Amino acid sequence: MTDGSANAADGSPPPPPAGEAPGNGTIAARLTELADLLEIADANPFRVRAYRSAARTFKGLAEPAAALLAAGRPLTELQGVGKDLAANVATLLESGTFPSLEEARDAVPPGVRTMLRLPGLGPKKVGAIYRDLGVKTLEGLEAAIADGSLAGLPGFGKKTGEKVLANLALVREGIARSLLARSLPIAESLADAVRAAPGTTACEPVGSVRRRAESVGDVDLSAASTDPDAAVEAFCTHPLVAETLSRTHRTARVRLTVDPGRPTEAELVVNAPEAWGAGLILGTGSKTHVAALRDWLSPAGLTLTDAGLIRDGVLIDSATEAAVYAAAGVAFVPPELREGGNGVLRVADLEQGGGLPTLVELGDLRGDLHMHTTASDGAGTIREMAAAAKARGLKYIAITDHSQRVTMANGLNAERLRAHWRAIDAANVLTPGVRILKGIECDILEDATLDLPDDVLADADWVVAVLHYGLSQPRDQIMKRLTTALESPHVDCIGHPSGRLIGKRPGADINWEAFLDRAAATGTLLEINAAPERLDLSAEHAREAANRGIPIVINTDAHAPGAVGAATWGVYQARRAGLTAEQVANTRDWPGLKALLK
DNA sequence: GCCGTTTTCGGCCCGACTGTTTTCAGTCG
Repeated sequence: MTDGSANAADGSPPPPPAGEAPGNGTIAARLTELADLLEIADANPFRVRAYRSAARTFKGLAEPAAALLAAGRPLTELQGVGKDLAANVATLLESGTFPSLEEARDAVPPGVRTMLRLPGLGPKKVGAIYRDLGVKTLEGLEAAIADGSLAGLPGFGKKTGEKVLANLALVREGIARSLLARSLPIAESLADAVRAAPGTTACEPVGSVRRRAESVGDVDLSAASTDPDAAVEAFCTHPLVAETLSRTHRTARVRLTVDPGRPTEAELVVNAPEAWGAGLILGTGSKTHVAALRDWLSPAGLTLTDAGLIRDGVLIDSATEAAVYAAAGVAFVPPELREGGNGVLRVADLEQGGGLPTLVELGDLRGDLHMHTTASDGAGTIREMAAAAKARGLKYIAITDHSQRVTMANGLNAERLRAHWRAIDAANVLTPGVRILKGIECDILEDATLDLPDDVLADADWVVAVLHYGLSQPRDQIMKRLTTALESPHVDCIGHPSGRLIGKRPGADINWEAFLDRAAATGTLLEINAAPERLDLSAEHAREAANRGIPIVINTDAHAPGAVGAATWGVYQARRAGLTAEQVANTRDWPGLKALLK
């Protein structure tokens, strides 16, 4: 579900390529950032709410705000956007920021805002930590817990500190790394600049970006060029580069312009075109994978260096990755399977040679079975969502609005849901070419019951059951809740099973062995939720699920027409799990998928 | 800061849970 109070550093869409006006997602992220900063500074709560409300408006806008302005339509037409906000957004579109945001950023140290990522700490508590204790960093917060000063604040106690300490490591990593969805567009933009340099024959993002890891530290690029200096120069003068940290005739390391949630540093290595394949492999990693590959090359007397594949001091063909893998006598390994350390790829997989799976691709998907409309917290109508799906070539969608428990998202009770389904029936007639299924995202309540009665769920085409609340309950209760859902004859799928948010929230304490066994036994499908901050199931759990024969569904959880079918990040996750199209249920047509249900 | 007026201010999405309290503010979704 969306939430206007979400941290702007998380879940916000990728920033636009340099030189383009910020998109609606970026506008929403900036407004939310300002709301957070104002709330920490104890500003008028209704002013805060105004920014959050406007952020929601921009996030759900069908047309880019810049296009509205270009068409001469004032932004004050929009719900919750008055004179001041319209002026701020116009300035943001022109310059990338606006004065009141900069003032608020100056007034609150960056370390203070990062505290919002910690579960249990909201703007009020963070504001108190900053203003009453003068604590500005996570280190300072840790110290304040240790010396008891945090527990001395009104409204704070022992448990607050314990909860902070329990999540500190996760949040630290979340701050040091940025989501793939935030890093990949930046990496591509840098690569485009290098590709345009004279003498460059190829340039690709490498490292964790190319392996499509769920989060990325620094952005790494590899290039091939007959004029390495020109490639390095193009890289260092890119508009996103704030400062060159180091530079040689064929490498450079740079600091990127500051933006919350974005990677901070990038590195380029330029090789000769005849060593391009070797450079790509070394740059892509992972270390574990490269070590495994070297183990296979060394018996043949081959050494993998960034000057190419060498035997007895002589360069062997290493202009392509395929040539290097062929020299090692193993099958080409897709970058997503080179993660190594995560248990997805083992040396044994490499040794099997041609045994690597043909991974699922975005174009294989025929349906999207998790999305919202204006009936709950989505920004599009049923027909708008269906039209968007059709435009992306999908054959079927399930409308899965929230159930009644999710009050803030305007969740549906039985009566409203049945009315919504009648509207879906009507929309189906008006939208040929894409089948709209009557679905629901049904909450699994804290007491291990479902949020809607069986007779209602029985009439749905598709039920995705989820945990939203009480994620920090003890394992026994979490398992009891999941078991209820798995054993319900009406639940087709468990959505975002863990409830984790990458770098922000660990997710529920699940006994995965038992959960996956039960899902397999009951014939319940499991979701890879494609939202960049969720990617839930993880690659490891998706792999384990598929090994048990559980069909995986890749869903977008779209809250606006523009997001329907945008399953890119979920597909990367599935590929890292080694999944084939066969193992992903929504590569089938609807009758084919339906045959997999209980 | 926005909205909608009884046109110049007063009101502004919701409900449950948690941890802190001993009646409730803050957080979460």
